Amino acid sequence: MPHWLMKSEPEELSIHDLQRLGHARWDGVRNYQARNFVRSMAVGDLFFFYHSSCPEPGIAGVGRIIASAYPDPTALDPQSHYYDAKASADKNPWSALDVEFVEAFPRVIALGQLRDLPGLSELPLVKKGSRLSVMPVSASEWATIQAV
DNA sequence: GCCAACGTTGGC
DNA sequence: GCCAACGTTGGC
Repeated sequence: MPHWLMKSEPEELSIHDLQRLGHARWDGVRNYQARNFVRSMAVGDLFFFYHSSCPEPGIAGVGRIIASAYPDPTALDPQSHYYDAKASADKNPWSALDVEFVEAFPRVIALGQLRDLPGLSELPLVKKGSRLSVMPVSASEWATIQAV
């Protein structure tokens, strides 16, 4: 079963928000490479929940996919921060999916810590200049991070 | 707030 | 198709 990592700004949706809600729609992905990964996710896949653009960037917990990709409604909503004027109901290039809470780590695994772990050098997250917000995590990378 | 790195846009 | 300008991401 594939594993993933997805970034979220905790001010928008944190692992603790997801814990409180139980489940949530993961939307607003506006990058084609990230979207393609979203589209290849399947129900049951696990992902690391990464907190970005915050005081303590890092992996904050784990979530699970509970509904595979469907057209992202925020692209069609003029009120949404993620509104895309070029999208229509017929032609919506963006995808969302539904996720559920699995686990919140007792402490965030900081980005600096991740950089120091051997075996993660191929993970886009730790590569200089990478801004990819959704990425695959290999079985060995997953195990390495889970062992922290 | 700064700024490096990247993706997207649009003129040509 | 090239590439400069611009906007965004995201750590620091």
